[in-house]
Amino acid sequence: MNSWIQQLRKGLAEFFVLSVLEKEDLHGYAVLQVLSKLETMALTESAVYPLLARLRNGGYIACRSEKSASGPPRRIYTLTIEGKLRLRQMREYWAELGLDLKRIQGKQREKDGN
Amino acid sequence: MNSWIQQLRKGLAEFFVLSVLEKEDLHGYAVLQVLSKLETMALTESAVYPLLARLRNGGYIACRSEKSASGPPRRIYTLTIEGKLRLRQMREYWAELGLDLKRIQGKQREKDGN
DNA sequence: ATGTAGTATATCGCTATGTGTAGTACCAGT
DNA sequence: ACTGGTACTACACATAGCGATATACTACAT
Repeated sequence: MNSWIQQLRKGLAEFFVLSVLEKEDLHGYAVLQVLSKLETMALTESAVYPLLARLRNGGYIACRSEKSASGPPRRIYTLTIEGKLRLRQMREYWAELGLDLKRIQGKQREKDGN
Repeated sequence: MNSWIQQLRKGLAEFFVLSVLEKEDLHGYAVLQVLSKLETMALTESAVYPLLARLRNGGYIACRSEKSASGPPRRIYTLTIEGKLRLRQMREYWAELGLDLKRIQGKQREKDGN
């Protein structure tokens, strides 16, 4: 089960991070804390930071540096136009996925032949 | 986007295959055909067959051989008790995932800064 | 000044898994 | 014999989460 969840997070992590950043501009450590409060998507640093770097390289988020009073400087990330588009596409895919899942679950083993 | 979908399938594939097998006992090739009709989860042979082997090694599905009139003998797979349990756990996790997703999307950026 | 703790980011090796490609084998129709 | 559909297997490759580790800045206690 644990391994399944780990595999499921591949890809889902991106969806969640973009969703979090849509709501609010945040730095990596803050994203980490938001996600760690969720039962289902408690990612670790070694997932979040590389993911943010990938999203940035892909042009889906932009970042600015900001000094912190409580530690080293932060990198605040914001969704770009492309990031918003991507997030919209992800939501569409997600909705389709739910439909397809219901589609194959829908015709449950009935008492008819087939 | 395509790469994202590929990553998303890691883990999701298992969920879909178990769901298909819950509905009906099927052989690998038939599972492949069912999934290939879905927009979102059109897996290839090189994903489905190893996945079935893994699920079988894990004790989540059992298989029996059956002669086919249209080709080589088939391996018909059935969900075991453990498989059904796992599927139930997956559904719970899936539901939780949906809630968590709504949770972080819920407090959307209000109509302030925009 | 040294140590500890929390904040903040980055990197390495490991592992699991979907994909592309190719191969094997069985059957039917031409 | 050839072609095409059925049914399954195997291998190299790329992706990405995870544990462990490293670095560095700040604050506070010893």
